[in-house]
Amino acid sequence: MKTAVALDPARAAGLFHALSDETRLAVLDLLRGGEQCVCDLQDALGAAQSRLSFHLRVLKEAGLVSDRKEGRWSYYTLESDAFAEAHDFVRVLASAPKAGPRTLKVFGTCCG
Amino acid sequence: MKTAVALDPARAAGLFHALSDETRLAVLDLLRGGEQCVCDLQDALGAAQSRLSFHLRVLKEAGLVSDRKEGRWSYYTLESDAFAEAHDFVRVLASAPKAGPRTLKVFGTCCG
DNA sequence: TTGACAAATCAAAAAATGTTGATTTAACTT
DNA sequence: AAGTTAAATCAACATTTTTTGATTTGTCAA
Repeated sequence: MKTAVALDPARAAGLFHALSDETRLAVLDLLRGGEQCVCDLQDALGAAQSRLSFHLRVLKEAGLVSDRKEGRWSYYTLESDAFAEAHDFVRVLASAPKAGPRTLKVFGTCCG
Repeated sequence: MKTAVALDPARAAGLFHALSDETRLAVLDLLRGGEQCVCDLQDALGAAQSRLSFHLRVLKEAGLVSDRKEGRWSYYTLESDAFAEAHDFVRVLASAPKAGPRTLKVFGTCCG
């Protein structure tokens, strides 16, 4: 049985922010095929080195990827835990709130 | 059986962008309890009217919520389809790529 | 060693986002 | 009608992100 996800808004926003850029999504998509070095990603995306480096940093800080150094190369990999987390956040948002079968909600007079 | 999700990067980025702000997440969280008018959300969040309006627009343009007018009030509701979409995007990113049991990937000489 | 390369970091410029307060629109109330 | 209210829109500003090119750091090869 899955543990309920306490929605940490800052974490959720951070995770979604990392996912909210096309270049970063392209990187993640490439990494689905397995670990890649930065230079491979550069070739595949035709992105400037510092630009890619910037996006990799964002992804890494969000925990969506991790890196490994080997000689002069850096290899990046997907971190599936973070995706599970993102997955859960979405699921929670789309689900009815915790309390009971249906919290009685009165929509009578709006506002004051 | 679920249809495979063709990863439309622009759509995915747009969806995640809409989810990448704490105020918007708070709005969505409130809407989990069911339809709410803007003024209720304002009260609940202590956010300025124009600010809330801005965020509601972002959410609406991303398809995450829809609105309904009744008299002078606007009621907003979650649009579960968009959440399903977001859910799928995350799932796809976290999964191995389409081709075969394992696409042969040679990691020999990196770069040129 | 010197030179070349991979990748991170930095600073400046550019672009996109979010905030604020004021104005506008539309719908109700009196 | 005149006044009030809910909410959208707007313009100015502030803040955050992203891009670019240059520099730096570390590693390997000749």
